[in-house]
Amino acid sequence: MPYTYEYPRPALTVDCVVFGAADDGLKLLLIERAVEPFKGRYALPGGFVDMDETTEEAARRELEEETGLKASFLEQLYTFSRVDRDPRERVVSVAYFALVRPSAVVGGDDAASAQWVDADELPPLAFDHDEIVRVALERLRAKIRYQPIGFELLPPKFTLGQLQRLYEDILGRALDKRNFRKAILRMGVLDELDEVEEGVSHRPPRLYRFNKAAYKRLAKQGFNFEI
Amino acid sequence: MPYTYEYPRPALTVDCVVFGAADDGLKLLLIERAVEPFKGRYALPGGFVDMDETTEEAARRELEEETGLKASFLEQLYTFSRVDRDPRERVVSVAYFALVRPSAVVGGDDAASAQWVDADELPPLAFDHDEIVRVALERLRAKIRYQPIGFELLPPKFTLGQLQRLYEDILGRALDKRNFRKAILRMGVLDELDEVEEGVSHRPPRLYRFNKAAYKRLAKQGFNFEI
DNA sequence: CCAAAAGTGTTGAAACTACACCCATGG
DNA sequence: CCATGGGTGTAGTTTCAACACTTTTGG
Repeated sequence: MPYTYEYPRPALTVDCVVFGAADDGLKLLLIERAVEPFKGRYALPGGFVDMDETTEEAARRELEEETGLKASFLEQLYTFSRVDRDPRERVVSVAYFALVRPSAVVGGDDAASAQWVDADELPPLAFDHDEIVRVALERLRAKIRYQPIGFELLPPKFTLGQLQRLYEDILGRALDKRNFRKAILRMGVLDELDEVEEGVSHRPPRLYRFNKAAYKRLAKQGFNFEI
Repeated sequence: MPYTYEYPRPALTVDCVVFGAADDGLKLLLIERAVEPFKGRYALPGGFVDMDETTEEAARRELEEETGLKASFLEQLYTFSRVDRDPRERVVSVAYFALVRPSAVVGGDDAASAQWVDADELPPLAFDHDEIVRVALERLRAKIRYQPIGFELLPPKFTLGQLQRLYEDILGRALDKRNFRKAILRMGVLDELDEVEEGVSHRPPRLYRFNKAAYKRLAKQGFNFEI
């Protein structure tokens, strides 16, 4: 027991709320707990913050250790500090909000117990993780309307139909196809490719790519992405 | 040295970025440090999180202990965790963002060393507090456009001129008087009072009051406050 | 030829921008 | 009567919401 302090200290952890998009909707990455407390329940991936890393570094490290995934987008969500949020001892947790591309979603789990679960049919979670997920979903719904983060959930080349379905899944309501297209194309942050998606049993949709450089240029001029 | 742990733990603190509005612009509340490190420099009010309080409770407690102020608005800003942000030891700090009304701004400081400083002429601050303030100003500028937090900086009864000057101070640009009035009155969250401000050497301006209940009702219906 | 999703244009209503003048008070 | 900020209306432009039909492919 080598570490002693003059005053007691809360333990400090990170938790990751990781969203992915699949054909059948928005998914959340969860771990099934193997030990008490909350043995058998699902929980967010996460763990303790080391002394030589920032909380963001801890979040990326834990995410990779527990699930094998690298987030294409990761930002701090909120710090949760309810005194009784962990029944064992005082633990303050910095939650992170992450998005991963679908190539990471499909395929067997590197970490045996990590699973993708439908974001709109979540089981009860361990600790205060229900609340953390609720806050993360709020953030996702708010943020997708004014920041181009939807593209972090799609493959590099995508159709406007895929993009619209993603927005509809996240916002939980239908969007007008014509107005959605007009709005998103007007912004000038999508490159129209000379390619279509093959092998569909209807008119093949054109593929687009998000132009990050164009977006950054516009953003610097005060332009506002907004759906 | 009674508190021992199996693994080392960062210390956990809170810092408060407190904004107030005065006649001559936006102010930030700072403390002059009496001890090393950064002795003599200005710093944000803050301190250690106790084991039996949330970080928000700690922020309110520290703010009152160090400055005598109660925030009319307080929300979590961001958690800062750079490994070297405190030269003495590893300290992770949860920063809070607070607004106080002008009655709290004027008058002698309860805490001798607390001072209001112009938000646009800040001296260099201790630790990473420059960065924390930068993030807080960004948040304030973004948030005032889509949340009715400006009223937390004004007295309960205010004129539209005061409100507009506040918005101009925070956003750093002039706003068209007619358009500003139309926009803010159209929302229907201000009560027009049967009172005017007396004692001014020009046409006496009408007083208004923010109607929180009306705002909440509208917000529940999906209405968006936006300037 | 049928099903399925892709793709496109218009119109009326609302909001946004820019702009100039009169009003009520104190000094 | 002057200075000061308060207070208002309008016209042109842009954006928004709502809506229906044609196109291209696979089966």
